[in-house]
Amino acid sequence: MSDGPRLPGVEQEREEERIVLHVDADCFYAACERLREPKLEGEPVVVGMGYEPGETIGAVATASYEAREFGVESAQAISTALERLPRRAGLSPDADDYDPDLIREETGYYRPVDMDYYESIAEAVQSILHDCADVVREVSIDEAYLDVTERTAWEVADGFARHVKDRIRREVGIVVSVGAAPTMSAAKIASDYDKPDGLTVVRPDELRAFLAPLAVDLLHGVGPVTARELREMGLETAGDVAAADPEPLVERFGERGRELYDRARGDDDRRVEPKGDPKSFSRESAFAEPVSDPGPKYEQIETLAAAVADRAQREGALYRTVGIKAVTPPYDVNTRERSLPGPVDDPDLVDRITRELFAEFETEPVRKVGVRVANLEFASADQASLDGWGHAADRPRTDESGSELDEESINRSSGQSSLTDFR
DNA sequence: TCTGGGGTCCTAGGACCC
DNA sequence: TCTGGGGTCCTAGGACCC
Repeated sequence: MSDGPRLPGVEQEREEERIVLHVDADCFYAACERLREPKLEGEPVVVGMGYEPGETIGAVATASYEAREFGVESAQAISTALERLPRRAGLSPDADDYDPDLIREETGYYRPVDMDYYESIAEAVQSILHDCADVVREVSIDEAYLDVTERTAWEVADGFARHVKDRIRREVGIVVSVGAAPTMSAAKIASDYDKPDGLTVVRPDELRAFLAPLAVDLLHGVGPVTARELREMGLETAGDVAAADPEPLVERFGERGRELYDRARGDDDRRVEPKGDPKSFSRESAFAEPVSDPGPKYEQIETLAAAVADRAQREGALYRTVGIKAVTPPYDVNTRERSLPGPVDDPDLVDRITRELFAEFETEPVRKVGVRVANLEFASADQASLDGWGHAADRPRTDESGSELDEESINRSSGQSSLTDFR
């Protein structure tokens, strides 16, 4: 690789070129539903979160391409989706929602999210990915980066990517889009480039030219807010950003500005690394409409607190911070959190702290509540338990860690005295 | 776009310490 | 006592991603 002059501090890290694949399943949830219900093939399919069959609440998690034709989009309210694409009427004339007047071609299938099932499909895909690469980073249930530098070469990278795609389709029945590039950020953009069923290879010498014409909001980390501000600065494309003076970007966006500039120029020295331990666990749930009555809100908080504590316990995690979220109309997100002097695994404590934190919103109208634990520590004598080999029994018990916490220090940290009563 | 759920990372101010 | 500078932790909020 390049043997040019090196900055003193940079040492050998002028890394040799990597070959990174980004693999992204197309409409993953909808594809899973088709897997177990083949009649959905070729039909508009909408998978809804917080959605129950027959209801109109919840939001679109995934819409198949056929459904998108009708204007159904991800994150849309189910009620809106239903206006644009009515539910396929009952299959039999005696079904509740049977409507002979609905034209089949203008209706779609609605299904609730079934995470357990999708996980099982994702595992099958992931095992193929691990088979095809030395390092795999799973970003989400349907997306992963692969470092395949040792498995292929640029001259044959498209064949290699094709092989990965074909295996997943043949062995699992899922269609993925693949991008290959010398950096993670470019591979990500490449996989998106010609979805669905895409395959885009960006060789090192093509990188800058590939990025240049892309709209700024295609860059990872640029959402609606940043895109607007960039346009206000006269920067429409990645090429504009790459050619710009980085100083104003850094001034305006801080560290992110520098990153933005680098990514737009194809500079990204992040290596593909396996995902580490999670940083937080949370659960939240929305009410059908804003609730003022304290009863249902506390009830919901209690349920969520128990679920979060249980999750932490199952995953062998201790937490040192407990927090709540209350979304008040029109859509104000309020968060409150409290840190403890030391890590605990104590569902009762989570319950009490969340109630205390929520008291502030007791009588306010609230449309959504959430519970979160953070500052996680994993009982990790064997950090080799990356793959879920951790033994729940080895986890420090509440009693042990709890006994180290004298009440005074808890009260000090919480700024409250009422906690004493609970311990 | 009037709004679901589970995450990550960054920023900024204040407390506190030396 | 009107007052330095640096570091770390905590909390709240915001942008973003899937």
